[in-house]
Amino acid sequence: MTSFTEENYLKIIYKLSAETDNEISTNAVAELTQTKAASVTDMLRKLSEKQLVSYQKYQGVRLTEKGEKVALMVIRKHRLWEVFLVNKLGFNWDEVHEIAEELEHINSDELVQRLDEFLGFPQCDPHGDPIPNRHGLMPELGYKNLSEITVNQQVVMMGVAQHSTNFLQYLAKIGLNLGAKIKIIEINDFDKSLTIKIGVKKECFLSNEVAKNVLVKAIKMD
Amino acid sequence: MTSFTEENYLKIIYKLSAETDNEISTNAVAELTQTKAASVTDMLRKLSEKQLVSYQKYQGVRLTEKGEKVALMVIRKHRLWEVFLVNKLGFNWDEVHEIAEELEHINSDELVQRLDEFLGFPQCDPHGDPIPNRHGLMPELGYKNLSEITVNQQVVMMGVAQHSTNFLQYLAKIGLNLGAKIKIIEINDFDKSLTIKIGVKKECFLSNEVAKNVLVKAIKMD
DNA sequence: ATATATTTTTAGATTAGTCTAAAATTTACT
DNA sequence: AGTAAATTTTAGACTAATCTAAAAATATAT
Ligand SMILES: [Mn+2]
Ligand SMILES: [Mn+2]
Ligand SMILES: [Mn+2]
Ligand SMILES: [Mn+2]
Repeated sequence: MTSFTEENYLKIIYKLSAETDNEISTNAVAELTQTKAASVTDMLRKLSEKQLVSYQKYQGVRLTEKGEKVALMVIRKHRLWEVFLVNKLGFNWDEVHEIAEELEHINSDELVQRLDEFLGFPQCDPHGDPIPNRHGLMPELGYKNLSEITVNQQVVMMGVAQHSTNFLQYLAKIGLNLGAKIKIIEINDFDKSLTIKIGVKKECFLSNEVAKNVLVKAIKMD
Repeated sequence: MTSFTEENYLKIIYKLSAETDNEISTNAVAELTQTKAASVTDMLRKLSEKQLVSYQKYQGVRLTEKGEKVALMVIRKHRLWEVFLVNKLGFNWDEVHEIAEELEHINSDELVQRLDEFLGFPQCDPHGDPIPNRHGLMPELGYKNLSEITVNQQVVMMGVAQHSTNFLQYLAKIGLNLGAKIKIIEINDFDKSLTIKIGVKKECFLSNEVAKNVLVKAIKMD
């Protein structure tokens, strides 16, 4: 069995692994777990003994297949609970992360399976993140960052690549909600900032920093 | 803040207190927490420092008002989650206790409030146990034990006073489900065992031990 | 009332997870 | 290559929750 704490470490190593092909450093893990490097070293040795990570001292860490499976199941639970909180209990999408952070450690395969069914087998969570299926397979949603879209293309907002309350509330303020239709009016060459049109009414200015964190889907022109 | 473990101790002391007006013994707590008396002593000193119980060594323990409030909120969460698992996810009533045992420690007033609303503010859980309201008030449901009912009285099964899987499956086997109409045909003077009629069809024999753990409501004759 | 049995507490140890400070290793920079 | 800086690991300590074994207190039974 994996403890609450071990699961959080595995999840964080998984997230860091998505951004690179290299081994993950002790310090990177320490930053996300909000602990000190010394604590991380202890835990990595422990996870290594349990065959959940491959780790040699001073050489960084990598998930084993077994460890990745555990991480994916925790992420699956996290995202399913987020869907529950937003779709069934009416929470706002910027209020659910902390609660899901606790719920993700509840231990019952039967529960997860039934919850998934109750929610209608959703493909992604309220932030647009894909939900691994019961086998740990992450669905390919094919979303792009708004920063990769070219001028005049029409897209629909599908999610975010960052979950901070700050960011989510900023999006709410400028009226950029899930499902919003977006058209790129102009791209500023110098700083890659954008002028976009949201729906039919609003024009709006976006920094590249924001655009990189907005996930969109191209509208099919058929 | 109260930890997972502290909450379990408080809940157990609450349950034991319901059966007596006296102080609760260290051993009684140890039995239900599945720990040793020495561990209980340590925890009681700690809970006492936090003003959650009143405790003097060798004299047993009692919840303070503050401790009772915490216990009631844990019980509230436990029972609400049980309702969710049965009514929304389709679990059987004998499958939900262990899962609720974990869910009851999730920490968010907002979550509990919204869950309560989502479930339609239920008065009792799938076992017929009353659900404390947000102020910690336990609704008076006025259910009686089947063992207290007199011959020829008509009653409806509303719950159970015991949650063991064994017991619940036995009830299922003899067809004694929530909402079943029961009529007492005969009471055996010697061992207080009962012959009852369930619904219109079945006659059935019940030991006093079973009858004591079946909760019923008298049918209004109007 | 005294001796015996039971219950409860203390003393000392263990495990998981964390910390600080110091030592070891790796990386980066002349 | 040689030194300085940064990273990582070890050593030793702490807290929460638990245990066993021994001591202390309470309850029970002659
Ligand atoms: Mn977590
Ligand atoms: Mn999410
Ligand atoms: Mn519990
Ligand atoms: Mn119950």
